[in-house]
Amino acid sequence: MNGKRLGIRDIARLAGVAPATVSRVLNGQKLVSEETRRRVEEVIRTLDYVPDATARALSVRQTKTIGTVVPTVDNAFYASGISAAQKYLAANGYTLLLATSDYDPELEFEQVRNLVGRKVDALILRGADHSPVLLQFLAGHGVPWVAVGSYSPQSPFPSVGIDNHAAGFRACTHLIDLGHRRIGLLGARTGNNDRARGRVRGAKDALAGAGLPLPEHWVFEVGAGLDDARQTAKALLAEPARPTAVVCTTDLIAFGVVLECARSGLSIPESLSVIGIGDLEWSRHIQPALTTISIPTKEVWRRACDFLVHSLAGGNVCQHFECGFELTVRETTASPAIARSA
Amino acid sequence: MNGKRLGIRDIARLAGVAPATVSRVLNGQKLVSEETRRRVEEVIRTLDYVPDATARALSVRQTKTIGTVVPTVDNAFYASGISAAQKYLAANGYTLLLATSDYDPELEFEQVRNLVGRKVDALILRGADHSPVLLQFLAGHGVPWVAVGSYSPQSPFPSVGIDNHAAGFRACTHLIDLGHRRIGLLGARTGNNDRARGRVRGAKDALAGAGLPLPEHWVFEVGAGLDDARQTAKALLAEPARPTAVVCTTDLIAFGVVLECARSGLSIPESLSVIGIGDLEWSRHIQPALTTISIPTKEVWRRACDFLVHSLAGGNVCQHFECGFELTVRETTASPAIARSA
DNA sequence: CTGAAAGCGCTTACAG
DNA sequence: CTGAAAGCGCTTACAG
Repeated sequence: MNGKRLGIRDIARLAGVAPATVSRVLNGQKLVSEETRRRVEEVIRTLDYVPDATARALSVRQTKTIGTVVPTVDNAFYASGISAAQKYLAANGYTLLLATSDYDPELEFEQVRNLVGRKVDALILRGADHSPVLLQFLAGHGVPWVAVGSYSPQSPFPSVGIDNHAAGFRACTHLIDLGHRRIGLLGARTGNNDRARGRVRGAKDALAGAGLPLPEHWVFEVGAGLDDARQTAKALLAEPARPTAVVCTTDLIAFGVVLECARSGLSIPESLSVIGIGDLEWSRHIQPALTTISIPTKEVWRRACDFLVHSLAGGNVCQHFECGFELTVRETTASPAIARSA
Repeated sequence: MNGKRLGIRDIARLAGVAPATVSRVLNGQKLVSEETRRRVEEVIRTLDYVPDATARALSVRQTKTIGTVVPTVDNAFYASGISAAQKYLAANGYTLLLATSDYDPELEFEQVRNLVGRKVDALILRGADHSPVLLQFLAGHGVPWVAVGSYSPQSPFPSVGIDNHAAGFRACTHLIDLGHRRIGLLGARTGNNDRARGRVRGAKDALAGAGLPLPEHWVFEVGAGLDDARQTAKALLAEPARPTAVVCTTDLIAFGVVLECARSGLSIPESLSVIGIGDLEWSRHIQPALTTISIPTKEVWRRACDFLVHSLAGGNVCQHFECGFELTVRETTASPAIARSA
């Protein structure tokens, strides 16, 4: 269209007012006469002027942007959270700055550093389990942040999520209630991951509470990704003395077990009961449909954003929010009695 | 830590140099003496100073940020692309600004407007099928962009992706080659979506080329989402005179058919052959494993980013890049003869 | 090799 | 209600 980029000064000139006035109508301030406002808006519209948000950011010291770093978005669980967050933020005038860490704490820090340099108004981080130096960095730079995924009322930092210990406990209890006595445990890596740790502990506590043993060879630590899950499932199935049921720390892990059983002709739940945690979209579509602990992931992220948006606006918001979860019984769990009669 | 935010001036003062010098070491310019550089870096390190990227952006007129707007990230297909893009960009000093449109062109425009206001250096948009006013807006503001997902050599704008017509053609041809004569077509909505349109036309052309009819009631237009796919699949199965095979424009749609057949006890491929396009992670895990056209989605996005990064750096890059696809035969397609003998 | 100064495009007291 | 001026935190010719 025209030679160089349009600025607020151009609009001002064409509307016959001062830049300050244009700025006022841009920001919807009341102290502008109806007539002036109309004139300015007219010029803005005809020229298709879009104010430079980076310049504004420099002036007002806020970018209206929230950063987040997740391990990967290539995983239904994170994708769903990211999606919900993005929508909520967009609806509130914010934009999501996305970074991924590939499960690497070093990379996570680097990404946080980058995001902070880009002056995000706040950060959403997975879990409350971060290195002291990261925490100190955030504090030193005065960047607000919220831990998403685990409800950590004892943490000095805001958090929103479920009680992971309770979720692991509930999942395991379901199996125990069905009559299982030989229960295995497939958990995500617990290093640097308070959510996985909470779930694993919850399941173990349930077992201990019921006086059930948990032999070393019935607990597996599984990597991220469906292929890792299948790998582990294969190892489990190779066990000569198999458990009659397994609690999986995530649905993805449970998928691996279900898929691997199908591959080796082992019928679920007759030969093995499996329960997951998460309730992804595929959980109800897979055959047999997965019994799991349903986590309102989208709500969790939405609330995390909500917390940030409100506290950035100066509101006084509750620091910790616990989201509920519930047991969703589908087709992968049954009483071990079924196995005998089968 | 300290009272107010650290600025380049603080570093300069503490290092006993001018802000310009600090700027020079920050940007790795050669024209700084070793000793000065070391001194400045020392101060930066001890104070954990992170330069303000928004201020820099205002000065150098580039934000080192790339925006993208996709329908949703809550879909394995997009999630995978976004993920690849984010990684590639991060590795090259860029950050991804993510926006979603929920399949709404109006919202897409609004998001583009927002991203442009945030001064993204360039944009990645899905497909080449955009409204003239959007195109004009982008041109007027001088924002470079690349269409991702379809190879459109005739388009005046850069594109990277596969030849969707050819993909649809190939999928349908596979079915024809197996001996099918009654072939249905389940396609994603084609409005505002050149990729879906290309695939549908490709399949139709293959049918026409083989002299096969395509009755009205064998073609379905299906909404986004797995549930929509199952809905459509249900309608298909209810048809009294069913086709013996269907080509699905996306794997997600094919999943719907596979899942719905399982639910109603229809065996695949004996009673129905189904082929998808995409090859998502689940395609090889689902039972039976899906025959499909494999698209290197991550590579497509990586190349789109690569194009942008290089052309922003002033390089002369090829405007259109075609990615290859290939037929991956798994378990959901077979000759119709099998049905008779079954 | 290093510094002083102007400028990037906005916003916001401060006057009027 | 409106404008002139200073400032946000960097970078970059221009001098030296």
